Amino acid sequence: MAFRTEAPLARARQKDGKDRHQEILEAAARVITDRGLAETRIQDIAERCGVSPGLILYYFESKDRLLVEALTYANDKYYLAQARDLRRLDSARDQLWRLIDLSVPGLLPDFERLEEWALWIEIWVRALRDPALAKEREVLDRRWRQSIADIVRQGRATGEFDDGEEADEIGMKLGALIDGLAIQVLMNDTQVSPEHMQRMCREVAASLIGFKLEPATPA
Amino acid sequence: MAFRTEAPLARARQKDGKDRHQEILEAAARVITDRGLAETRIQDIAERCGVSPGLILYYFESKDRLLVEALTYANDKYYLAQARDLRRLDSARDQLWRLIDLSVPGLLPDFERLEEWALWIEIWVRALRDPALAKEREVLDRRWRQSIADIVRQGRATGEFDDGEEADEIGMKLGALIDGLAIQVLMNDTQVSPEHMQRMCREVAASLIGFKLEPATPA
DNA sequence: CCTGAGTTTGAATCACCAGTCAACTCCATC
DNA sequence: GATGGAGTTGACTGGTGATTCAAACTCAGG
Repeated sequence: MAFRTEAPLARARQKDGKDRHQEILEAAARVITDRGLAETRIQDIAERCGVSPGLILYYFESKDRLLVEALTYANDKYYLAQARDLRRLDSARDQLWRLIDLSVPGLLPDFERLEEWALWIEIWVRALRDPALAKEREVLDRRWRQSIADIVRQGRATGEFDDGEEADEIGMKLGALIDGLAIQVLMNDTQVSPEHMQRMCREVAASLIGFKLEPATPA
Repeated sequence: MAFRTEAPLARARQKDGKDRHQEILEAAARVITDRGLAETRIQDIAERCGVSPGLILYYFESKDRLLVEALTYANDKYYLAQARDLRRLDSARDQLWRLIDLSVPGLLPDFERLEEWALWIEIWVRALRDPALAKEREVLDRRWRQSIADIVRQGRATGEFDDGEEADEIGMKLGALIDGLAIQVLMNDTQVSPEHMQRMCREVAASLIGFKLEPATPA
């Protein structure tokens, strides 16, 4: 067997301008969010792509590998979209508020993030027993915390925020808070609405970084 | 016996003083923590109980029902053990510290909580697509937040804590923080050790409730 | 002892699904 | 206009595991 992972990309791309690998990964991610990792069958993924089941195994060594790759692929895509979005904003405070908004499942119509959080939970479950995925998860998670810490550092560099607790520490605390609350919101908990989560995240962020919340906060 | 028609419980209990339902539920919970919900087979559960696979289905309508019941059963058991443990302590602060310690996966040798947190993640995944379990989850989760809020209220009633933010609000924030950090610790994240999680939880708790941390904190 | 309801077994059934494979299509190249 | 290889198909295989079931077993009460 040749090294399919690297070789047929260029070839596949010729066909219709779309890479089959990517197409399958995206289809897989969508199926996983729809049916759950455990209920995802190769057949489902093939149907989403409009191809036959055999082709899926032609591009991926096994179902397991495909699923794991799809999980990290989708997560990566979401992360990059977020990073791009944040970069447009200058003020550290705006960036932080935007990051929070982007993290609240279902808050922004255009960035629901419902799927993303669902995928995170699937990653967690699987990472418990899959060392390779566990390693990936740590990288992804660290990057996510880092993006919070970076905003704090940037705000301090420009004098927008005062100095205080270690930025990485704040990243971990705020990141964990967001994770925990996002789970509740994702689960449709009647006591934790998206707006409520948003407010709590802002409050804790303000307290951690050490600034006062204005009565009227900009959207 | 009133329920003879529906409940074989009383009968089974005669045998060796142990209820078969419970025995199976406990075995199921252990298998789930060992192999993961998705990889749990009836055969495995039967083996743990030392009975034949057929018997499992004699006591439970289907594998699915059994698994869901096992998840909430085990969670309930852990919660009750925690509540019992906390009740022994008088000081609200001690209770809060103990609650945190009990929540950190792997911190206390006798209460590792590794399984419990693993079960939580399984519950979350499944609750995404199982409305019945989703409802159960909300009850369990609320109870857990409540136990934090209750400690805060108690501390205020006795004057141990000052008044401040709504206790339920604190319960949600601290609860979410613990959830989020516990995931990291459970995943063996190299940046979040059990001790680190413990420290961060204490810091945030102190800040939320509004008291100073002593330099040397009691175990 | 008998009897019968409750319990337990383990073999048989049944559906499902990952992964295989031989054949076919489509092009690019010669 | 042949050749060959990548891409694609869909029927097939093999294993697995939930669920069923008829038979066997247990034991409390008659």
